[in-house]
Amino acid sequence: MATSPASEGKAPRTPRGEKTLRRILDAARLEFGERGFAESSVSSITGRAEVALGTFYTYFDSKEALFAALVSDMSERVRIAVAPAFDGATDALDGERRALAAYLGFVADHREVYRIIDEAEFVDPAGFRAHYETTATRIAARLATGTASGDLAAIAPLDREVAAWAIMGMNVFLGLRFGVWGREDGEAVATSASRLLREGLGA
Amino acid sequence: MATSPASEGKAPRTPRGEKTLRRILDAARLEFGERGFAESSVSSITGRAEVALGTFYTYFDSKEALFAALVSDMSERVRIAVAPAFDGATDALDGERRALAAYLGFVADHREVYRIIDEAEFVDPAGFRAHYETTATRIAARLATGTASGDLAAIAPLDREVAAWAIMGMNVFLGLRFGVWGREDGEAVATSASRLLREGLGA
DNA sequence: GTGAAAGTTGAACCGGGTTTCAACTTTATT
DNA sequence: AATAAAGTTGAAACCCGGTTCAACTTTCAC
Repeated sequence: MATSPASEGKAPRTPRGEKTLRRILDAARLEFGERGFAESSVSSITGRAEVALGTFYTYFDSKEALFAALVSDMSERVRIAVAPAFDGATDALDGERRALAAYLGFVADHREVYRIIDEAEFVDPAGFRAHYETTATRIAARLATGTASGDLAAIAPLDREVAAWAIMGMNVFLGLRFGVWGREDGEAVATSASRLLREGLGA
Repeated sequence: MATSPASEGKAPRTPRGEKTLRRILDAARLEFGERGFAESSVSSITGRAEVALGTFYTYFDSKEALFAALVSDMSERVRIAVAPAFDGATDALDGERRALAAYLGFVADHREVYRIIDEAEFVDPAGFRAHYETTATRIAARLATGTASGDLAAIAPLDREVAAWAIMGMNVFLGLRFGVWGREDGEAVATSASRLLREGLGA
């Protein structure tokens, strides 16, 4: 199995090849992010990367394979960008608040990543699903920990999964509205969402 | 302005034309829903609709124009499917619960609609944005009413918008997980999400 | 019933984008 | 230094699907 983002059996074997692969990946991220999958041509990507058209096929089997590699990469980037946010959280919900703030900041700085993951629903459905299922699982695990530590009210298994997907959906849409489309203060948005999550909307 | 889904100046003028237009629209909804925009060809759509290829262009300027017409149509369908759910609600949050349950049922029965709206992010960005902004506005208005009637705690304007987008994102992701991908009991999911919304997750 | 308007047809045009490949250059290995 | 392995190149083969259009059929209006 490929530990490199390149297609099966196409991993670079020298530093030179590695650099070229990275150039293609970077160009593709920007190109897909700006123009979307359909509008991005392999030649526009290799053009941006300043490599020849044919070079592309030394590393990837197809345009779709490149996109799929990117999705898995972007999924990882989001995780890595958000993970440190939990440090220093005062309780489980404070951790979620910090995570959301970090996510909003990341999305504002990297709209391409948001778009690529979204477009994966149609270009790389398996990658898309994997991204959200693992993310939801991670959130659910945090909720379980929070319950165990007494930060959160006890919740049944279905409720936990519902809560995890609800939080994830909330975060993604706030990311769209306040990260991709607008640039309002992420901290304020996260604080607001966090209060909702902690206390609910009931009178 | 087109009151018909057809492109500007291409509205059918006879019952026959209306029927043909409807056949194309129905076929397109299914085709786009099953295969996505890129995989659906105009000829696969006209084939399914059992009309000739050329007929398509009597009603639409392009494949994109058809998709855009569909998006606006689907946006309306969702609204219409969910609207009656509010009848008989005991309070504002109970209304949201019923709305979510109705939405989950609708999505389970019409995955195509969900997919088309999602894909609009890339095929018809303006339609996509319009759909979510008007939906968020509608939710925010309900929250305002709920606050006025004492069902909901008082909330600042930013908080209201954040809450609206949070609820919408929650609903959409629960729709994906429990409507498009799985078929768990929508009522149970809605009840669970509703409790979260009312009481929060705090200990 | 008749002429005009509306609607239908599908072959062919057309452009663009993916992918291949054989010649070539650079880097690694001995 | 010599040979092999890895990497690069871009022209061209190949495919495919969107769009056009002129001939034709059906429906409408009077």
